[in-house]
Amino acid sequence: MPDTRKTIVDTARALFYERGYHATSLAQIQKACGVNGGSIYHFFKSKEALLIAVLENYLKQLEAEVMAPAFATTENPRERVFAVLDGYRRMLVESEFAAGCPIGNLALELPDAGPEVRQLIESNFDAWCGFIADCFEGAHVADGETRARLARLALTVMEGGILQARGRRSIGPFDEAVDQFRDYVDRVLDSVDEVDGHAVPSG
Amino acid sequence: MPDTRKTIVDTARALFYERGYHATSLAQIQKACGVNGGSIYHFFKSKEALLIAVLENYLKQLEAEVMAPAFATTENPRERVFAVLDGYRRMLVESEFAAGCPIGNLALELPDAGPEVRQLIESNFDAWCGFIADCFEGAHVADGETRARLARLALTVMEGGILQARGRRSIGPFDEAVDQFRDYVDRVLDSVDEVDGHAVPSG
DNA sequence: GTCTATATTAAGATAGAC
DNA sequence: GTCTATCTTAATATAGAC
Repeated sequence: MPDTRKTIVDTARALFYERGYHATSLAQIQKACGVNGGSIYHFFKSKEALLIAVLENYLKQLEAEVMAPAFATTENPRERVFAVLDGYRRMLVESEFAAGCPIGNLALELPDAGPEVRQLIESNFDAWCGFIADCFEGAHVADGETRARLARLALTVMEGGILQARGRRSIGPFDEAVDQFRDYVDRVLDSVDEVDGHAVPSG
Repeated sequence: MPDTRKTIVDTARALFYERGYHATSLAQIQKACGVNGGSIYHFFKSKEALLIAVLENYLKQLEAEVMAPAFATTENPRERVFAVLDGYRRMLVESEFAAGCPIGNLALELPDAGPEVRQLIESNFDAWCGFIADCFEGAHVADGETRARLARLALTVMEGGILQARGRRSIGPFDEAVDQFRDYVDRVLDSVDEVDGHAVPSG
């Protein structure tokens, strides 16, 4: 039994990812699916409804598709963070800088999206940061706020690195950004007070 | 003498900035300009040609519009970097997160743009980083590579912070990212070997 | 549930009068 | 150099046969 709905969501996901939301037409999605008619409207009432399904799919698949493969490469919690970042690096390189972070792309491309879309973008960011923060917990960062801040910085650096890499069509800026993040993590965690586990910096 | 060409470029610049390139039609630009006909084609042979003019305008105006106002707020070279970042913060807040970094938006939205567009995006990034690197020179960072790396990190953090702020419709992530960058700059510059001016970290 | 056909709207782009 | 009018294409979306 071919699950057409799933095929449509997967195809739309891939095309939105590589070309952007506005630049992808429903006709292109249909063609890539093999379905020839206005069949998308049997499952989704609008292009935005399809986008919402795609964002729900990202959220649901985040652990299995992004985190689990990265975590499988190392047991070291701190290194798991960098393994996740390396996954995005690989996608950048393999796609020749077409594919960066799907959620980041949409966050910038759809500044006036509806509330459902915005909420799902935020939920995807939150979930991503949650997994990364858990890695820092495994790395014995006792303070929850410090873990959360480092996780959000990981996202900041990743998105900024991807943006520059895509703008320059070079992986250099991404690698440099990750190196700088690693340097910062080392400095912060080295300055953690071992007694109560609180980081020294205030900011 | 009304300079229609300039009006068109300025208007297109503003609309591309707030709505994105694909989401802005030439009809909208014409309407916002007050010019009613297909007059844009008298000056530009295509929408992409207009985009190129906009990117050239950004490059030309970078110093006057972005750097000079920020630099006017303080003589302290290190603080000038943060004054520049604060300028983007203001635009984010005043536009209610519609307007982030115009170049960053285009870098993500136009992954398969023509060579002229890509080159101009890169030139804008380079020019921006050049001004910021010069600030670090004024802050007595003797090593040119360290200055360049910090400048690119400033861009990374700014773009990543803007992206999250827009995704979440909150200035919090941007402020946090700037705080973390300040913390990193403090740590790096404090660890600089005062004798030869080389930073300690390898990365 | 999938197809063909089409409605509707809007996009980028052009022609030609003035 | 600016206008009206229009061409062409392609977008989202719908209707209705099968």
